Amino acid sequence: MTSRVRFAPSPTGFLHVGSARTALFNWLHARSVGGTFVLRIEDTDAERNRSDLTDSLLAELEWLGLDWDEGPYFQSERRDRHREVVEDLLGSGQAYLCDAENREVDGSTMVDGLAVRFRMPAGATMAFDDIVRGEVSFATDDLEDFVIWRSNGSPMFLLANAVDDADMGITQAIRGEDLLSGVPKVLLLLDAMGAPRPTYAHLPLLVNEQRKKLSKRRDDVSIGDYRERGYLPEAMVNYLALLGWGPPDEVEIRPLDEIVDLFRIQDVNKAAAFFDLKKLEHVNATHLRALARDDFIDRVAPWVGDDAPWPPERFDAGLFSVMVDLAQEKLRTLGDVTRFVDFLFLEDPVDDPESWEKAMVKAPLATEMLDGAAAVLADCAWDTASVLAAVAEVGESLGLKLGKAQAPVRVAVTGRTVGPPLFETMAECMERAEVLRRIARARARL
RNA sequence: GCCCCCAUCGUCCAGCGGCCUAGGACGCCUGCCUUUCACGCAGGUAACACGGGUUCGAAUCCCGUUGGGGGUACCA
Repeated sequence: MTSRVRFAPSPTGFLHVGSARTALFNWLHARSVGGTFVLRIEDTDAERNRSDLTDSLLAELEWLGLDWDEGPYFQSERRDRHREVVEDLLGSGQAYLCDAENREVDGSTMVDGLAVRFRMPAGATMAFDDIVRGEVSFATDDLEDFVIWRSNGSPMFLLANAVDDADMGITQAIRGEDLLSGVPKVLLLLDAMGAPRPTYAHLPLLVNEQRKKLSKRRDDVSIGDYRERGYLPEAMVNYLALLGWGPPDEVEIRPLDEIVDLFRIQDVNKAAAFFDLKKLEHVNATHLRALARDDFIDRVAPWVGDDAPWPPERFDAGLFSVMVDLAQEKLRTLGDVTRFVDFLFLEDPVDDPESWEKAMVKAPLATEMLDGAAAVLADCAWDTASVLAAVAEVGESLGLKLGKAQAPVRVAVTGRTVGPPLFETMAECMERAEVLRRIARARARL
């Protein structure tokens, strides 16, 4: 039998990294076994049934490259079918009507204003074989009757979920561990409907440093936010694949198609995984460096465009292209590009307080260094070698090695201790007068 | 409270009874390179939660303890 999996998010207006990981694992499984990846939007809730909430969800999935074969189906459009199943359950006595105080009300047909509750059988054990967790079982005696149809005339999640999985022929339900305890109820529903059970695979949760499930209140969980900060989709998806799974050859950073070849759902492990931003940055930086030069230029374009922190008219594509290779080598995210080159396009460099403290306040001889540099740079030849020699000479006369000597000049000119090679940048990208002006400006602040 | 799940370096992953004096990656530290940072290279730091079994032999199997997490809605 060919495998059919689904990603069934509830639309909240954005794609959560935990959801993205679930979508990815479903997609990986489908692609690796040649199955079908179905997308279904679980919007039984009236508040969630809004197209603007699903649009961004779909856009982020596309950005990640997780294409679906069927759907999106909308649960809200299947209400009649859900109602039909509830009617059947009510008719067969497996469910009953109940009022707002949870009191059972006689009747075997649905009544407006009354909810429908599923009758929990006594003394039964609901057991199933989870692909990642193995045998899991629940005693029905620990469970209570549960609402499957709201008094406002809408189906509850568990009911809609069970009916849709059955109707859509889902063979594997791959999802987060937070849904594990809902399984016995879904199984009961499926059994009552006479529908086959899918096999389940409950993925370990993604947690924060407190080892709590990632939450949108506390944690940075929006895929869109990562996209906006300049993470590449291939890096995002690569990193996510590493949470709960690892390639057999221990090569962690690699293209998605290789992961598809290596991925096996039964290899997923059970323990919760910490979403480690440091590692994500490393994965991203590695993918960034691997990009072809032109591709890199295309990808950073949005960050140096209209939203950049400098006046658009001051941007100089020619100057920027001189910096491109250096930037690609050093950036961890695309968004870091502005900090790397902003001094070229801003009237005055941003004055990074930490850099100022380190290179100007705490460093000895900073004023002497600036004065000396101002003097020699005023009339040396304006090329890299000459500029370097000039600054080095001033440093030597003060007993400073080049590394120390260039620091105050770097901060005066670029605003930061970190940046591109200084002398090349000054000689090739900046006017002598501007360099001198910035040194004087810094000197005045000391 | 009750139910369920989980437990190898700080973190992620490998290990599925002997190859383990436990491997890789991120992080951190040291050195080299060096015009800062980064990259690269060479090293280093650091873990099988605890207690019982089973077995000739356990990180690997079983039980318990402890710790952590999830669930427990007319949310999904």
